[in-house]
Amino acid sequence: MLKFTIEKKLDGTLARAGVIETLNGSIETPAFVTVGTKAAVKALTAEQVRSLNAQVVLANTYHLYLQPGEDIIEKAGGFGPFMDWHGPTMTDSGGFQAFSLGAAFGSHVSKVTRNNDAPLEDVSTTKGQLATVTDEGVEFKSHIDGSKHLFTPERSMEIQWKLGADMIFAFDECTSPTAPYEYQKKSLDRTYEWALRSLARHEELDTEKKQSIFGVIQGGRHQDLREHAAKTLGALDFDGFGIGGSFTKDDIGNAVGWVNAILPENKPRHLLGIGEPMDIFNAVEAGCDLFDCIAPTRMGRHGTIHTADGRINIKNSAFMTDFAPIEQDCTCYTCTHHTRAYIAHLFRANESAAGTLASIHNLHFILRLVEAMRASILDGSFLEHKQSFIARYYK
RNA sequence: UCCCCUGUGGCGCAGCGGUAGCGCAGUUGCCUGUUAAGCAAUUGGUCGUAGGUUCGAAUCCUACCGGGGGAG
Repeated sequence: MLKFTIEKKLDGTLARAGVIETLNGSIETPAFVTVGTKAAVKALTAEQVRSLNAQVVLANTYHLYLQPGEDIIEKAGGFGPFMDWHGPTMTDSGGFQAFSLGAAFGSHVSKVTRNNDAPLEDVSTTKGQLATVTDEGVEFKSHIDGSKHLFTPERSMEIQWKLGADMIFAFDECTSPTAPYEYQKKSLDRTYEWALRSLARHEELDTEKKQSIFGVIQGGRHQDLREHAAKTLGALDFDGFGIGGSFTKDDIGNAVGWVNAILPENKPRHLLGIGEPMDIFNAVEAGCDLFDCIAPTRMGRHGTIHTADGRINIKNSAFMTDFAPIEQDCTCYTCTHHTRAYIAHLFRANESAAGTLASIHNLHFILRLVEAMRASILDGSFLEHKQSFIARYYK
């Protein structure tokens, strides 16, 4: 059950502001989705996530299936109540793990490539990866104990049904940016078949239509594949769409634009796993409504912190004697209570509060940034806002 | 007083005849649907001091200095 209302469209772009209504509350879009992979936002309590005015939390099917198992989550009433999060929720399908535990495992390949000249050879056949993909599904070796598990589209739907999120994703294959065109094409057909199977199984499970299901658009960085996926999946009875897979850093906006120009306008579009300021601006401009990303929390735990003047590494020696807040005018808990020197000390002393305080600030930064994008769509100043933010952040 | 062990970059250690490495710390960078409080790169020493043996010594010998232990 999901209702999506567009409040305002920005002339000359695909950007729009709207509201998604779920059984657990509404989401004002564009919105950043906070990631709580294992029914926990790393380093934070649910109360802290609430304090940040996060609107929606996303957990992962693969992780919760392995631990503690979907039956326990179901008994808890879903992963939201289990972790004391009572707002809107989403689960990812486990499809990303086909990539992260497959082709990308043990390598330095990430879903966003730096430039167009990146090597295109398939590097997926090396180094003991934990996932292999077939037409049937994805076979995983648990990263926890090495045991074998098969995920099919049907299985993913069954698990996600028990995890109980408001919005779920069809099972897809996230391809590597290093995969050749031919592989991307073949994979895209498979992801389409999996979308049909996901839809069919979900329909059987969710007879009262409590849960919304999003289809996932793949196609790598190839315009023809992206457009083909948008046409074919866009014609199916999904409640919304995820845009997944690999991109070129310079071209996320374009790739997303190809897709969003085709997808039905009245359904929400979620850009999967993207969370850097520039990327979000480009994606919003190109018509995306939702974004989830681990970047704010992971980078925070690793000492990289967002400021309006760009990223800083709080572990740098210069901050040891800097008794100003991370950002003078920031209203987050971290900035209103602590100095750069203190946070730098916590990192050096290996105190877990370091990751907590840094995560709070980074999440606050990104959540407020996307809120500001929404406000600027509503008042028509989006492009100017984007321009001035980027000029300062990336100077 | 005698005997034994020991002295290598900030700390903890390896090397035991052919011109020094490792871990941690330090410094810096990376991180985009979390295998990630992670990963990568990198700055520091001439091997307690002074002699000697040797073509060549951190590595062998002697003395001294510092640390630890034992016997009286």
